[in-house]
Amino acid sequence: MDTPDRAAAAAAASARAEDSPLFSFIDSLSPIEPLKSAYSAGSIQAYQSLNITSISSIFTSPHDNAQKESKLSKSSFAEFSESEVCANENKKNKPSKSSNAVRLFACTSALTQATHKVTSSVSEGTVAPTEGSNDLPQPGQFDTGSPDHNTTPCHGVRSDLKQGKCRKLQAFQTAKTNTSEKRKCLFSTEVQLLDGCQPEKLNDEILGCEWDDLISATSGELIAYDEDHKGVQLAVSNAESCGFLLSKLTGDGDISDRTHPSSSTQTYYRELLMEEDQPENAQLIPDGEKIISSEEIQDNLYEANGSIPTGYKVEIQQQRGMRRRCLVFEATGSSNRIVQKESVMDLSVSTCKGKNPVQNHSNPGKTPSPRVLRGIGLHLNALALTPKDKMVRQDSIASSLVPSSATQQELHGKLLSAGENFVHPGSELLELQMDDDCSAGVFLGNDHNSSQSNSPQKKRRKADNGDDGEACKRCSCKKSKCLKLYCECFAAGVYCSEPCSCQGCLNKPIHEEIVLSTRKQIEFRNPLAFAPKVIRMSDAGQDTGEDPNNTPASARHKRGCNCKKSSCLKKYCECYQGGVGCSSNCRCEGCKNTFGKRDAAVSTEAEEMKQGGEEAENCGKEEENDLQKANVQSEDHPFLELVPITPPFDVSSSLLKPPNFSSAKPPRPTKARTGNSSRSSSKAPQAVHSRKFSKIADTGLNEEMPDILRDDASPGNCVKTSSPNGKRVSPPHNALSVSPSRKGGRKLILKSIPSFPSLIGDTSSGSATNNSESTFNTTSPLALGPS
DNA sequence: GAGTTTGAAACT
DNA sequence: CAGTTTCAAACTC
Repeated sequence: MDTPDRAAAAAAASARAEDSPLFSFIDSLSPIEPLKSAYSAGSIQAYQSLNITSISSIFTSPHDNAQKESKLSKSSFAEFSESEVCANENKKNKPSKSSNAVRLFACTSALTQATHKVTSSVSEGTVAPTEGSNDLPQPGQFDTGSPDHNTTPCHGVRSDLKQGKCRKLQAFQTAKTNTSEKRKCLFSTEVQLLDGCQPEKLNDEILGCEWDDLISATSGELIAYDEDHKGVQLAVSNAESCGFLLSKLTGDGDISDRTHPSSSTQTYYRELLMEEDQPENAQLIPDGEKIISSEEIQDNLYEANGSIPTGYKVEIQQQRGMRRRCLVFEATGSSNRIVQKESVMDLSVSTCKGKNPVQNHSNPGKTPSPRVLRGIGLHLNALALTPKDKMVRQDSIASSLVPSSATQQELHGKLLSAGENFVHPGSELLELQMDDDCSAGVFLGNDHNSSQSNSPQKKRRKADNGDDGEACKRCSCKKSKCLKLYCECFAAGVYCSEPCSCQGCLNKPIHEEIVLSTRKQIEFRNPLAFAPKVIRMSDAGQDTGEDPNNTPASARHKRGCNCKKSSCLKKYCECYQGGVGCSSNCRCEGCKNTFGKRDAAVSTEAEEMKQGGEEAENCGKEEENDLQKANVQSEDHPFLELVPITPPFDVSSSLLKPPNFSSAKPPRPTKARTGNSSRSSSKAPQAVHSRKFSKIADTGLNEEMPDILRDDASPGNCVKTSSPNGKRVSPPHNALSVSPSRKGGRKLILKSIPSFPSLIGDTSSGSATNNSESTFNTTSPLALGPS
């Protein structure tokens, strides 16, 4: 009897309790919302399950999560966004913990703030993210999760797109619900910021521009950055979840997104905006709100919306703009901001295009660069290897990363957790990412990778050849998980990236801790494990062996090779590979090393060893390696003198100068054998440069160079070299990289790079507690170095 | 592209 | 520390 009454009462009570207000609100909303909420909830769950990172991040910030879930489940994102956005604008600062949605909005707020600030410095962008938007970092992590850096970019894009979709959905729902107020709130922020002038335009333009930027950024810097930071995971997961939902709702395909994200996408979008946008705009907005059209175009690309009413589209676009802004902001604050300004001014898509190029330049074809950057993160060596462009990017990135240590730590924690999660095979996302990462992003990579070569071997060979590859070789590890010296990437202190064909790769930003810990172990076992095997000054002819004169051979193999059958005439021989002559350290049999036979080397080495030892002591352990190398070089000197070094001076000098490398050790000690063994040893790297220069000088090109070199060689160098980063590595690389001939040097240099030192230093100084930091630092230093 | 060779790295 | 195994690059076909 009572039961029915109770049941009814309970039902009523529950209904009331749940949300008299909320419930009514929901009712007011179109039926779709329930779906939406359902999706959101479902998506969240699924997404959590799927995306480890996101989960981790969520967990990291329980508050946020709780908020998110509650908010999401309860109300549409619109509400949430409203409150958040408004609050953000007012407060501007929000805890990094904010939920995904919060983050997204926070991003928008940050963007708006950025617009106010006008300054486009990347640092700001980075800072903002730390406060309110961790979005950037997260995606990166995710991406990192994906073995292939390439994939990461894709992920980033996806996330963005997805987020955009999500927002669209939200907007769409909101529109249906007629929650104009909410919209206003969301947009109001933008409008206020922008001047309230045709927010749509702004959004559109911004979006368009940002989109381009995003794309570029995603392909390049952003993604890398994100990965490095590791914060983004949540955002990504959210984005994906949203995207998933959206895809279901709209039935659109992510494919478009994926396809376009590639470098070409920017242009593609631009074109689309130019052409397609207008017509759509005309429909949507009679006035020349072409900007909107651009968004639509994007929408079309992403979603192929036809389902969404124009009105809705407009709103959606705005929201997208929000996201995009975030992304853009993150990616490149300056460009974005500029774009915004322009857009505010009056901008047409064209303007956006014009500006985008800047970012585009960085990104465009260089999906690989991001990878490099990531790799760099780990080691200075990577930086050294990386081209100048990369260097710069890194710097910017680094700066961005630097901003909030706290956030980094958090990120770290997230990463760690994420990494663990990642390992878990549970989520599809993970698998995909993993695949991408390890296997060269077959999946995502298609777009990004397509441009680049796909076959790892080819890549590797290319790298070997020296063209691009110098910077990084690509491994194809199968069993080592890229956590052993077998892995060239790992040995070089670089994260595995697209070109790698490795399997089960753990040498990724996501697994940064693992990588670092493994490294430490290896270093503990063998302090010189990551030290440059060979100090290479000039690679010139090594492989080619074309010009004996060019043989760089300045450096010698530290450990020495143990060749028996190769007679030190093949790449099997590290000495030969490094383009250096065999030294007394070598235990090779039948040495025929064209760069210098062991017998000859032995005597000199002994001397140099002594000298080197002294210098090493002076300069530091790290330098020891260099010293040895220097010693080796001394032996080589004859060659050097004989052979003019081709590498252009300017280039080398410029390379050397780069901030990161400033102190970098010059890989090759120029020291003349005669001379100052001690000096040479300390400065080996510089010596190398000096050598080349000296050679050049000898040739008559520069007289000054020698002096400079000498100066470099001077103790001052030692001090510099002592610098944790072991810049020495980078400089040489630069020089080397510049010179086409030098192939072998690359790897060697990388290895030699003291990046490890930094790590070691970190570890030593930072102990376990700082592991995350240390890792970060290590990474950051590379990037940070410039800062 | 698959298989072999080679020597370093890792392991015992 | 030496010997053995494992591994991935280098090389060959």
